[in-house]
Amino acid sequence: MESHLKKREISLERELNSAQYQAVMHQGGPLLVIAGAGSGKTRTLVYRVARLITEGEDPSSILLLTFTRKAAATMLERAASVGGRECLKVHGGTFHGFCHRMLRRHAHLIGFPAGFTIMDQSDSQDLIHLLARQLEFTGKGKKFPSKGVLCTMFSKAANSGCMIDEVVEGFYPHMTGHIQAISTLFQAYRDYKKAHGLMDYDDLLLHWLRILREFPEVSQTVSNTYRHLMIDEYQDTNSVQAEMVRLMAVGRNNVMAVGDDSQSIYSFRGANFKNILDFPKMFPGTRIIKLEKNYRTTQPNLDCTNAIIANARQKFTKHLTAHRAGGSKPVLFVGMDEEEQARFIVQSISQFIEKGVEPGEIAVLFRAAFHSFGLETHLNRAGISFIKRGGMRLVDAAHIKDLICLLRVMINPLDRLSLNRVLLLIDRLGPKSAEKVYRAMVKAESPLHALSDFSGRAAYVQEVRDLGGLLLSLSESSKDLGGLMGELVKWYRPHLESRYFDDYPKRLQELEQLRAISANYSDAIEFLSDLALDPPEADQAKDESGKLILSTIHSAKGLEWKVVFLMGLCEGRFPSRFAENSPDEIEEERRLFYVAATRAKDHLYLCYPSFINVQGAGLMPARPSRFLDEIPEGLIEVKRFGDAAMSRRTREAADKKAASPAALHGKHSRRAKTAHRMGNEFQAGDRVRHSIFGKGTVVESIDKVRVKVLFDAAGEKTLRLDFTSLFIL
DNA sequence: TTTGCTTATCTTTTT
DNA sequence: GATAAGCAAA
Repeated sequence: MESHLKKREISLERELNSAQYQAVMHQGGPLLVIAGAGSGKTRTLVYRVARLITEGEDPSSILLLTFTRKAAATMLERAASVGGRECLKVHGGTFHGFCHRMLRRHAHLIGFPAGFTIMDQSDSQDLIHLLARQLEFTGKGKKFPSKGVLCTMFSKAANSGCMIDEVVEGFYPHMTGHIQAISTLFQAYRDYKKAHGLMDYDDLLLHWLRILREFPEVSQTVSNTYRHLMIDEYQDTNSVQAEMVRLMAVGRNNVMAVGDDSQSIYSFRGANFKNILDFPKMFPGTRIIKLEKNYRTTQPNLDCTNAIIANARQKFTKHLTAHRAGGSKPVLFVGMDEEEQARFIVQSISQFIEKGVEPGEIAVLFRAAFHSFGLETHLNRAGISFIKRGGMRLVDAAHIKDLICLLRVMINPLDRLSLNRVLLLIDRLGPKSAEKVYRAMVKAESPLHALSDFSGRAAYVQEVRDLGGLLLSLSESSKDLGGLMGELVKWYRPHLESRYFDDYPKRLQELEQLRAISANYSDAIEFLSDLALDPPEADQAKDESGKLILSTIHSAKGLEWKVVFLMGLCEGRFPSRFAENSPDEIEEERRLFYVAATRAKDHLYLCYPSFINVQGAGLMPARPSRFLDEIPEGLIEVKRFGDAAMSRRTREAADKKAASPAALHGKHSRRAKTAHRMGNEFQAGDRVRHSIFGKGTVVESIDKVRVKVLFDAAGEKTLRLDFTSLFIL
């Protein structure tokens, strides 16, 4: 170990450029490293850690923090690979994870039990929903914001330190009429959490901040324990995190922050890249170092990504130059539709693999998780296995939540939300009866006994008693967590089978997976916390290494691959149509595009489908993303499948259709639905008309939803009647 | 009081 | 096409 680090020390100067070297050798005090994409940000951070350890610093006095789980894992991994085993003793991870660990120890200071429960976002939403209902804010005719919107509002208020009415006025001006009700609900939500020992994601940060503020001895201890504080992806922090950093560095100001304002993509949850600007103000005497050399990619790719970010309205000026020579231009693939886009990507991936590129060195990135659904089926068909990151989490699935709520009720029978969910599983037991059961439990000395002795004449009573009996016996048994979960699954199974009769075997398998994970824990509360903070991936059982990666751009932050495909680069998808009305959000989408494009080391493919399937409206023409238009001609090479004439024609159709969007909504989708309800009544030889492809003749009716049609102008296409409309002439 | 049927609304990114 | 809310029937 000793020699490993010694060797490192000698070669530091050779392995790093002068800016990186200065940062690594920085002797303490506040340091801000502003760095472009691929400039070796994390590398610099990690080498500094290694250097400190070489010089005899205790690894456990170093705290490394960042925002996302993936970035945190990569950061710690790389630290270990550079600095050797000693670096594994470095403390760190996500801000949320760190706050959780601190709070477990100190929550009692602010009146929380050490075994407080962490709520994930859907828990928060459920609670808000329940309270809104109780306060009768929801109801017919009242255009009250949905629970999701409320949750975002509350989070924004918590993160920014603003009053809730300021948030509503500033971001949801159309809801100002409800401002009174929203404030009342916000207060009710906070009171409920306080009364029941619950913390949502924002509370983890806020409560820890409060402790740091109100108990100077705690912040003193923390700053004595962690003498070196380093934060990666500083542009993703919000004002709460910035303040937390300040308080944890108290007296020593030994903070290193690394970030890139051009890669700020989390402002939707309160992150503010101006934090970087304010860092020198917060820590007077900050030394600022810029890293402007790009090591990741080649000059042609860099020319393209520089052009993308050049249009950003606000940014620190950085002039990134490539360290690597050679390379080819990024390729723009213009596909007919998403099907063709998928075929192109699968084909290209196969070619790269044949040429000897490891599948794990290839990634496909997209704006939103559902954009890749089509590609996933194509990959499965081609026999290419992949790992998908981002999007729907396993713990969000209904059956998993059912089981989690069962466990929660066992630990805390008066957990009203979980109890409610569990009771509603029982046949002929609705909200009213659930309320009755809950009231009986609250009144009783022992809630679980009240449950197992519940009396009444209704049909559901016996099942309620059975559940109570089971929970009672389990809470007294000496079974380990895995065993307990097994028993819970046994109780849940009949409900699972009747509710999800079509796919319960798959769900049962996932429940077993969850049970297996739980078996690694001795403490149910720890297990539940981890599920909220570090949920297992849906296909965790599979071997992760060496596989093709499909990922949302957000989850790809900080990572790099030899070959990167960006798909769905059309208006409405990317930029997302939700961002269309806000210049600030368009700016964020642009930065997101920049982050995506800068993940490529060697080959970058930009894919644009001329037609996309839009839910409810069927196949729709799509214009290329405005970000593609912004890239100067000559910086990218354009490629098409099939004949160019066809593509041009569909392009024209797309432009024409896009000019009159009103015509696309309404009628067509209604007719499509009618066709779907009637089933597939098309027969070979039928003359039909399609809103986009024009007139054609039915070749074959494949099954209930698919028809193969030979269009006079557009050629043969297979259409899904549930996605598109087709009229018989 | 529960359940089944109809209608209206919305569809992102992460901790 | 999913989901939540509203309404009427069991």
